[in-house]
Amino acid sequence: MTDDVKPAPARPRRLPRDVRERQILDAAVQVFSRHGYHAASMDEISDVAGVSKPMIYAYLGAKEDLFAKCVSREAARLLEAVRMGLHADLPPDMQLWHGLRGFYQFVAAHRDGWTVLHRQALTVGGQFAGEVNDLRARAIEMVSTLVVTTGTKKGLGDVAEFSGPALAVSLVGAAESLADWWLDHPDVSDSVLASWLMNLVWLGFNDLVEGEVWRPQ
Amino acid sequence: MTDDVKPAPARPRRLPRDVRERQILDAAVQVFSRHGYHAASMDEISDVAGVSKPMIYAYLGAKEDLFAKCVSREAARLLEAVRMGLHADLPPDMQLWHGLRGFYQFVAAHRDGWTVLHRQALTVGGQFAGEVNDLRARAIEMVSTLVVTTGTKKGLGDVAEFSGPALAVSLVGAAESLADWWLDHPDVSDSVLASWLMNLVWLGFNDLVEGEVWRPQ
Amino acid sequence: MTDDVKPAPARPRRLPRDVRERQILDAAVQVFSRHGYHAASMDEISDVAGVSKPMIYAYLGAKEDLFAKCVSREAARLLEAVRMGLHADLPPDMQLWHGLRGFYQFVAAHRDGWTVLHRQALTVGGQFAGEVNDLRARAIEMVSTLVVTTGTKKGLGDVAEFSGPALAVSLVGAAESLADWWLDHPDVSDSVLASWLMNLVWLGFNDLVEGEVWRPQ
Amino acid sequence: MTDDVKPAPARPRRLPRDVRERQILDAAVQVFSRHGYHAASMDEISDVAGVSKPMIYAYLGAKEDLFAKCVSREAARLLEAVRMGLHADLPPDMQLWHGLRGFYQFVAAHRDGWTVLHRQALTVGGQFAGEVNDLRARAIEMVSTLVVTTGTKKGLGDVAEFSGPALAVSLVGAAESLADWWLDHPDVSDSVLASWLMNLVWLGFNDLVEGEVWRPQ
DNA sequence: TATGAATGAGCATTCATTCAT
DNA sequence: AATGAATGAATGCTCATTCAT
Repeated sequence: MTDDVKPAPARPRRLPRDVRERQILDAAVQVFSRHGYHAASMDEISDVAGVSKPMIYAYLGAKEDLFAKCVSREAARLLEAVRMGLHADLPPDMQLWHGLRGFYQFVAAHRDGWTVLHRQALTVGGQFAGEVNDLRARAIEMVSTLVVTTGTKKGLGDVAEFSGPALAVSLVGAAESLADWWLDHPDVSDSVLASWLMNLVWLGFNDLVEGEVWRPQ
Repeated sequence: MTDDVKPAPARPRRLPRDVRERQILDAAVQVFSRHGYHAASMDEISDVAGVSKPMIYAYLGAKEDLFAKCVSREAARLLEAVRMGLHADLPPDMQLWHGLRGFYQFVAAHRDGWTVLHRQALTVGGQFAGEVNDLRARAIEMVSTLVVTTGTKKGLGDVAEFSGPALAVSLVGAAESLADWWLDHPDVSDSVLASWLMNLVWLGFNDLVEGEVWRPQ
Repeated sequence: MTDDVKPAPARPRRLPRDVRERQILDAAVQVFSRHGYHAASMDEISDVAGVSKPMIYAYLGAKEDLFAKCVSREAARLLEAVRMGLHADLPPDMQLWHGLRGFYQFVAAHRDGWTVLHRQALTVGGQFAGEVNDLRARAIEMVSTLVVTTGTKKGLGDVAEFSGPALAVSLVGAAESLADWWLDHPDVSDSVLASWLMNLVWLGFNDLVEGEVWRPQ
Repeated sequence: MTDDVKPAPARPRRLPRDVRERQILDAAVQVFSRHGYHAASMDEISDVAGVSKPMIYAYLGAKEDLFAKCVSREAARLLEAVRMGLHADLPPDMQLWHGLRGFYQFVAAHRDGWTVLHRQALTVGGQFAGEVNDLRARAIEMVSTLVVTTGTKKGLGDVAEFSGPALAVSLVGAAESLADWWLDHPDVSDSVLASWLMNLVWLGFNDLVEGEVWRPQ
């Protein structure tokens, strides 16, 4: 019985569960990122994942669950990336600067994940927007805390011309917007991006014109 | 007992074409805003518009065309609102301030339109994102021009710590972000919003802490 | 009151009924011929006719009626064209020959009508096929009569090798087939076509090979 | 009381793909034959096939593809049936006779297929008519070759009174017409039909009247 | 563990037909 | 005599989801 021809095990079958789950999640993030929640089809996801549809249902549940899990995973990654830059023993501006760098590093490393969080999750009603909005709210609050403590220490109030929370919202929006812009201008480093934002927020246009500049550390 | 019950002409049938078109567009913007392009159904749009589906197809074409027309109309409105604030004979900061007020007035008057432009149009591949991105690009360029001319007049270059276009991108992002925040905090006037942004951008956090403030005029 | 500018009466409105009916029928034949009964749309017919849809319904009834009237008109025309060639006082072969010429003259003059009769009417179930089949049956019977009387006069029976009706059916089919072929080879005259068929039927391939030929008169 | 009622496996579910495909094609040919391409509905086809609509789309594609596949299958069958009768080593008349018999055997065995090819495929614009016309053209050319070679061997030219190709066209038309007639007169055998045509074409009406007859072999 | 086979339900789109003017 | 305005009813097609193996 010499016939030991094997059917080419190129793509190994019978993988352990967590490996399969990661494959599927990766594929799902990719497809959701490209088409959005509604236009993405389970068929395409299963194709990209190299797995049959029933497996997706068995491991990760229905489409909604799958999307939720994508959002959660990417949100956790983003949060982790930002957290790594925040050391409580640094001065507020340095915390902000490192946080921004962490954020841009996440965006660079997980474009699809970023798209899912920033573009797709918000357009689907209900819980998904909820999760992302929570994330956003946390980011805003972190910034707000940094900013407001600094401000109040020096006597800054919440007057018509200024609002701490509004500043935080603006900063987060500016950071996001710059992240999108970055996707089309990849030859800028994440620390340069963070510097621009710091200068904008900390010094403002006027001081920049005057020649003042903020620099890390 | 003259029973003067009239056949209730409540909703007049047989309206002229342009009136119907407006009705349909209004309904479409509303529905697209709520559910996004893919999840929106022509059935719901026709219900909301109080018109049968064939009319939609007869007057405004297929779903894609309909969405495109929504986007175009709202984009035109937004552009108009911003333009009304820009008078070439004003100093740059005042132009910016009035432009921002126009923007927030549009957002307040057309929440659904704003959602369609900001959230929904960008998630659908192709031409729609294209149109909105063009709009955004124009806004960014307008801001960029204002900012850069001011800057260069005073000798500001494009250095590592600062970039004119990036500043514009950030400002637009901040303005958008603040617009979203505003939807949940409607008790702030559009001029206050604009003032906050002006102070952030023109003076920066540092100057604000020092007690300096930008005020219109 | 000098303002006698008139709105250019290019296409005269307010035409008498029978003129409108002809316009509509002509358009209908054309459209049915191009697309077939089911794929033809009342919209296109009304466009081609230069008349609004309600007029079609008012003058000629629903789509089915309209198609029926097209079929009837063209069938009558065809019948008339063939009849003009049949003079009872001519010998059978000459009757056949003139009938064939009439048939081809109709086809040449009314391509669309011929298509409707030959191609479209037969694919729609029910009455339409009925009318055309009647027409066909009449043609076949006419031919059959010619042929059979000639045959029986000379003692020809209905044997296994031959059947009068079947011959007629074949001849009609051959004539139709040649009509279709003619549409792509328009540089042949109708009398040549008729001659070919006469030679085929009357003499047969074998005699032709032997050099015998049938000629009119 | 052993109650051996079984769950009735009457119609087995879960069939392999190729079996289902055949079922669907059979149903489609039947339905297209009855109503024509446009009037046939995918719903009815799926009903007749005993299969849900999505299976049709999954296995055979959209309506157009489905129709194309029906046409192709039946065309291939017809071609095969005719080819089986043509042996290059037979004399021309015998080849023709056997080819005709093959043709009529196909018509008898696949009435619906024949209708689809002869009636329905030609009324739908585009590729379908194309395929059937190709088939027809091949048949005509085959006949033409048989006839013309015989003719030229004996000195027959292409004169006004006769044309080889036109004869072929006529013969094919006659054969088709006779096939239709046969559907209403099923008590005639295919060899009798073929004989009639042979006598018509080979000998012609005149010789038949004179008592001459063509017989196979 | 893994999948081919199968479907209910929904959606975009079109069409014949009529009403009000 | 003539039409713009309007719709009920279908039809082609797709998708998320499950079953049987």
